Amino acid sequence: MSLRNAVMAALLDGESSGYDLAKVFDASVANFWICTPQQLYRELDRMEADGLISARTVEQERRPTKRLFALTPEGREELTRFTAARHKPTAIRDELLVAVLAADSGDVEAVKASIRERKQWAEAKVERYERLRAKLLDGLPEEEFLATAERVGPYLTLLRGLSFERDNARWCARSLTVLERRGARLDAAK
Amino acid sequence: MSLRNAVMAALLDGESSGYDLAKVFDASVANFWICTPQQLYRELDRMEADGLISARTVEQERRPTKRLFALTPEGREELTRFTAARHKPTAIRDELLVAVLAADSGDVEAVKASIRERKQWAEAKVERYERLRAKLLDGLPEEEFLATAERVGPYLTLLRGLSFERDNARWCARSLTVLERRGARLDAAK
DNA sequence: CTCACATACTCAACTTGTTGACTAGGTGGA
DNA sequence: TCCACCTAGTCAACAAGTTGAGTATGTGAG
Repeated sequence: MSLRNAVMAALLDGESSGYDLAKVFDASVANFWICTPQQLYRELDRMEADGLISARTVEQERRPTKRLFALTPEGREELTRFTAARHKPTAIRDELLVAVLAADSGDVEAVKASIRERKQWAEAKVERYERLRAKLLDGLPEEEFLATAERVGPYLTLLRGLSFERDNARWCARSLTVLERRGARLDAAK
Repeated sequence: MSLRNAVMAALLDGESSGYDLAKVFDASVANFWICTPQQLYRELDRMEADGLISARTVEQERRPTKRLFALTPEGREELTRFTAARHKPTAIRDELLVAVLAADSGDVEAVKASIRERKQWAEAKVERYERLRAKLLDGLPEEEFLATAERVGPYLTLLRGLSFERDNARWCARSLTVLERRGARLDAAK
């Protein structure tokens, strides 16, 4: 049920098409939630059926017709109810960690390569999030932004995504060092 | 398909019953993967059908009969193949973050309460992981352990879980400060 | 003596998330 | 002119995760 709420949270900024939502998700909500366009469209249909959002069809010139979705009062209520609910903690659920767990009796070189790849990916994400952060702050010092902005939710969740990826990159670096040192030791023992 | 591989990684330490695996999962793999017993038993059945693990029934006195599962050579191969594969990055996927994203137009007090609760939970996890870490190290300095231990996978994944929860707690603290300061400002404006 | 908790599972229904393919027109560059 | 990419979706099949309930016995605390 969380995708629903993530979509509604995204619609707080105003009406949007499914296609645009997919991009917004990719660009901002993706810090902590990801979904495919297919999932999004399916969910949007259901949400409309449940009266949480309303859709209007907009014909465009030179572009396919699109449907714009907006939060209904019921949707807004539902979202508020959701914010008031208790939320279960989650785990990381990362395949790479499963691979590292099994690395000792698996293909260590391949695991190291995966970690290196992930490290680069995480660092790229960090840079992207930093740019997004600068854009959100719009030149203001953080404290001033936080005191005056209409919404701080997007900023706070961005911070979480940012520190998550920083942490990922750090852990990757540390794990690589450990695995490389062991590799050297094992080679020396041969 | 990752649950399969997480189970196989857990079976690297030797034969185990479904019930025990559930506990092992809860205690160590849970740093980065969680699953319910039902999911586990279902997966074990499938894995046995696929020849990745073998089961033997053990009758016990004063206790229900149990089935012990062990990795087969095919399972070991499959696990090695998995470690050699590429792994997609994941996002956090945390309901609490969805709630924070929507907090500005939701029930801010309730969200703050949720963050406080989560902070405590994360801190408790950190303590638990620290204890687990001390147990794994068994009195050795980290570098010595890493150089001599048979497996470092469990230690490295534990580190990831540990820093994830530390990060969670830090973020919770920061978010609370921000939301409380805003609350004060908005009250003053009334 | 009862009640909670531990062991050791099983079944079923349901919701979410993933994967791959498909439609159909418009835009921009070599 | 062709090819790639952008807009704006849709459909179907399947895999994975969640929820709730049920079975049956044994142990230890109050």
